[in-house]
Amino acid sequence: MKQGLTIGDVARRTGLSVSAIRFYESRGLVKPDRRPSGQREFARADIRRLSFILIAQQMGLTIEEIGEVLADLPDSRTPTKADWTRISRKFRQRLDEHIAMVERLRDRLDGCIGCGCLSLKTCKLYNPDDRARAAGPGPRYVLTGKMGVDA
Amino acid sequence: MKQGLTIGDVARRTGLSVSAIRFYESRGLVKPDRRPSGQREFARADIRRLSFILIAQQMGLTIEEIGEVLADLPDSRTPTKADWTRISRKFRQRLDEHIAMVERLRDRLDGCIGCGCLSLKTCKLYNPDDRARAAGPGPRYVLTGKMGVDA
DNA sequence: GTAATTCCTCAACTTAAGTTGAGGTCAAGC
DNA sequence: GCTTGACCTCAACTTAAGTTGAGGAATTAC
Repeated sequence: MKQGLTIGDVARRTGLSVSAIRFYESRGLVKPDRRPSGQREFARADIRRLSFILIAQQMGLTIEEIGEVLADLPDSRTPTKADWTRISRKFRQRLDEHIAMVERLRDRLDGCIGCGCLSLKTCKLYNPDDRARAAGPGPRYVLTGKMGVDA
Repeated sequence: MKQGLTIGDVARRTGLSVSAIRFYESRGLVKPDRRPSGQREFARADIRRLSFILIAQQMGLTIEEIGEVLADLPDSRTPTKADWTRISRKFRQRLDEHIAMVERLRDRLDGCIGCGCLSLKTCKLYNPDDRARAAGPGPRYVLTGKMGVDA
């Protein structure tokens, strides 16, 4: 029979919402076939592709970046062990850099706890080399991860 | 003379844009006086308040959370050394939690490098207890900090 | 054979943290 | 005395990663 999966099947198997899968298609991350009626028909390998998206998102990649990584796997083929290793190393590096950045921040904070200075000229916290400061509109990302302050 | 600062003065001294300062006012983070003409008149202490916002943002707090923290400093008074210490400890804790989360992620990734499994049932990366999965629209935050993949 | 699902497209909405611009007033310099 | 430049308000736009809903077709279930 090998009849390919409907978008609902894939949603159920990946835990993604149907609308998210359609959105990923619109961004070129998956390219399902179409039945004559127009309904999407996914291959088994697409489940992995979509699961990969979930993992990559945890690593902090944007959809666009994930698209580039997936495009890097020569055309739409399922990732092999070697591909995965290569990509994992890149992820590892990202995570390491991110951890290093946050640790620098923490160290600066430690050097400051209780000093009460808040002096614009001297406080290290005002001169962050890691500041996101991406100009322009839209939300700013620095740390994030919603940990709750219970102020 | 003690004539209070204009919004332009404050912008120059903090490095913030004028529009950002107005935005913070709209969110209740600063409450400048007004001259009869309607122009804002900031106090010297507002520079610290605004600089504090910059620091808190680096720690990953949202504007709303920063508002809560600032409100916690009994009414609009300039933070004392003790306040700053208390807040610093909270920040410290956030950073530690965040680092721990990212390290857990890295460890899971390390346990996986090169395994090529991508098997939905067994791969630890599919079962992340730290997943943001905040349902609803709007951007998702997990790691972020724009480190560049140069895919 | 019809009712209930599931699927389709496309447009509009959501959040966050601001920016940009229109249309108008105020202050400073010379 | 008037022309810049700084300031005011308010509405609309921006990005990211989707969600929600309208309006309509196809499948499945009974």
